[in-house]
Amino acid sequence: MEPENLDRNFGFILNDVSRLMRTTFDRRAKSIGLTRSQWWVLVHLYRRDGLVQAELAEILEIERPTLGRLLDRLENKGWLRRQADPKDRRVKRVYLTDEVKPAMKSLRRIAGDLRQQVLEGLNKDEREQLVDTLIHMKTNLLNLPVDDKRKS
Amino acid sequence: MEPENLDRNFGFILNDVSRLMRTTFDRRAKSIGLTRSQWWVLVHLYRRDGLVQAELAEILEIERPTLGRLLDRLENKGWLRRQADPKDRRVKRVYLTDEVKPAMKSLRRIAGDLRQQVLEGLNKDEREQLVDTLIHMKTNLLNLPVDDKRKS
DNA sequence: TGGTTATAATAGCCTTGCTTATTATAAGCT
DNA sequence: AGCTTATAATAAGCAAGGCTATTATAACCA
Repeated sequence: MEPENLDRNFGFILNDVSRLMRTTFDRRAKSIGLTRSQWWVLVHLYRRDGLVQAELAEILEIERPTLGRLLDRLENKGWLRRQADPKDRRVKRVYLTDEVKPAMKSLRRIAGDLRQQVLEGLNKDEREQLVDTLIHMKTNLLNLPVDDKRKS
Repeated sequence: MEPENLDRNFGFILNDVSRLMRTTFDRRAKSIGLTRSQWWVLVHLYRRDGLVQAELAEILEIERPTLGRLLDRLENKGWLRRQADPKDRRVKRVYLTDEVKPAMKSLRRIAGDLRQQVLEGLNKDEREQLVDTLIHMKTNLLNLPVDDKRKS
């Protein structure tokens, strides 16, 4: 049994960094009236408008009910609208409204600034290595035996 | 303006890894009746029983109300009890019950297995580098100008 | 001593996750 | 055609974050 190095427990440090990034972003974007998760939805729709909810959830890698509520809030605030698909009446397609474009610019700025500040002091190699390692870890997680993931 | 490299956006990959680790852990620990966050509370109390809630929240780096509710659930399930401090009647100290020790063993096993699976394929250098980089990022985040953090 | 300020815990509200279950509709098969 | 199976969206419930406000009690100071 290893000596349980609490201070270098990568799982929790990772969790801390993730949480701090989210909360910092959300605080900075608060005046615009969007959270980071909501912004991330808009980013994807911005590239590909009119997606079906299920496709969008798949792309975002979140569960459909989670996306559903995100869209509820975004729709309430007027950032998008849901429109029934005439060909398949189970489906709703999601379209951005015109308010989105100007807001995107500010949000991209916020995201860029934060990225820069978080990575401050890390050189190019270290940044590349970080992303490579994270992707490696994510792949490991997604390839865990089925029992552990309940999807697929 | 950079080309917004969605696929290598470290912020969201980090978020994904963090989320996957949490959900995988929680799924594996479900039969014991504890979540990862709850386990993390117990880990710290295990090393230092009888902490005051505010101290514990500080150590865990979560807000006091967040900890409060975590403790509610843990107390309801019998993993700990809160006891008033006779010297300072504002304070409640938190003590683990006897059920905790046996459960800790299983949970440490779950944590160890997961750690091993997530880091599979990364050599010692890469692992060290990962932790160093994460600590660096966390430090950057904690040192952001006061406006961004609202604490301290 | 008495009034102000600080601190501990908690209630209440919001967001975002996951799960499970339900409803409506399509698709596929016999 | 009719039955079964699959899929899209959503409701409902739980957990864990944050933030703000409230209450009780200490601590401080004049």
